Amino acid sequence: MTRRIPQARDRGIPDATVARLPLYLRALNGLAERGTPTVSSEDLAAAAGVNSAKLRKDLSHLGSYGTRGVGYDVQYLIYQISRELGLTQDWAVAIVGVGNLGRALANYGGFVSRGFRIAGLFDADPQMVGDRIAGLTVEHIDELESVIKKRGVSIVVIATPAGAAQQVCDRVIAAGVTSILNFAPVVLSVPDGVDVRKVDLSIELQILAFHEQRKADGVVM
Amino acid sequence: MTRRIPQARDRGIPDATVARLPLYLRALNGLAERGTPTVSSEDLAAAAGVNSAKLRKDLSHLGSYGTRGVGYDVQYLIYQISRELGLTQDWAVAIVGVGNLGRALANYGGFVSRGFRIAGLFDADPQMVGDRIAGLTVEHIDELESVIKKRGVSIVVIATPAGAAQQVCDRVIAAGVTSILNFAPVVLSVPDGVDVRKVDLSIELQILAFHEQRKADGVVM
DNA sequence: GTGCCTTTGTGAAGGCATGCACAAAGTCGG
DNA sequence: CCGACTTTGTGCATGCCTTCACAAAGGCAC
Repeated sequence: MTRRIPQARDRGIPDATVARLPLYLRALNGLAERGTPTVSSEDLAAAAGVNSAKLRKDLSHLGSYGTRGVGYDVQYLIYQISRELGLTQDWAVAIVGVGNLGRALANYGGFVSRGFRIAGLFDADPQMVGDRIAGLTVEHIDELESVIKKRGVSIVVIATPAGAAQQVCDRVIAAGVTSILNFAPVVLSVPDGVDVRKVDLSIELQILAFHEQRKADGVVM
Repeated sequence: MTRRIPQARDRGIPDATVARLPLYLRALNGLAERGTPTVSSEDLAAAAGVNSAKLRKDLSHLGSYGTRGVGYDVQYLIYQISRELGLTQDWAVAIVGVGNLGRALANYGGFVSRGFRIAGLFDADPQMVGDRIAGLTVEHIDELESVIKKRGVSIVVIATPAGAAQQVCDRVIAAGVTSILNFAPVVLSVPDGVDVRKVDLSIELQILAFHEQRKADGVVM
């Protein structure tokens, strides 16, 4: 039943490379829209905002898909990167917590754009349940486990208040989910084998403030 | 303009460390709320989800604020990290683009919580102008430069559609802003001396999809 | 004051990522 | 068919980050 035998190179893709592949993919899609047939590593790197040697090394982890003297075929590279990232299949995503952020995420076009389909919206507040957002009806958190299993949800976005995040996390893991995108400002503790990615708006601002302060200190006086 | 030369004043705090300081700060605030007077590197590291040696090395970049045999004074360490991050002063933040995401950001409590004050909301759509969000009135994008200067805005959050982001970026930089938090799915090009941090929701999902796919492939069937 | 116990701060080693520089490989005009 | 040119793929050196392991430092009991 194995659809694809994992090659040695599959296991070896560095995290830093994986994190950049979506960037390349976006740049490639821009080129494809303009009808560009091929692109050099130099040009693609510029479009993605990285060093061209880094881009070539990143792509070399996927295979040897370039043509020396010419560059990379845009459509073919889009396909290869999409396949590597798993975007050729359909991913069912559930969003837990439909406050301001959850609603914004549900309406965010970038989610649906490639392979990601929002399969459920949940909230603990009975006032929210039944609301229609982005074409879906908000369901009560009690339905979480049954909906995850019924609709084959494999990725869960947590957009709840901090206090509820760990509990939601535990429940979705118990229901079989192993990929979580966490917007709540807490460190989630999860067992091995579960991937958590965190987006923390206030941390980003604090990092900016540090550099801003340093600029001010260095210039003045 | 040399940004990476360690000096006596600039203690050369590594970027990786800076990125974790807000994490420690959050963990410390949790401890402070529970009245904990001191904490060991072991416990604080566990609360922040990092290795304890890493935490000690991170904190050692700020100075020698621990007491051997005891640990760190929670309140004192909160103060020192806050000061280092520049959170003891008030930062005026403007949000450009009040679509779903911009509105959610404006209402997000985490922004205001520490030193960050939303000083302006902007949109290009005349329909939006005049709306009141989170206690502020949405202003037209034409006012951008004058408001930035008048209210001393030093950090700008870009939450516009992709197509408008670079133009907004250029304008705020021309108005003197050197710190930008970008939510638009584009690579912003900026001159030296300007810091851009990027939050990209769809990229995070794609990274999760990659790992999720690999987990599925790896299972022996 | 003394000795034991805890915990910090850091030297050193190992691993990973980055970017340079170039040989190999392929295209294209004639 | 050939030679000049372009661009990839990668060996290598460098530097940053992480982690281990431990000596030094301080508190505490008596």
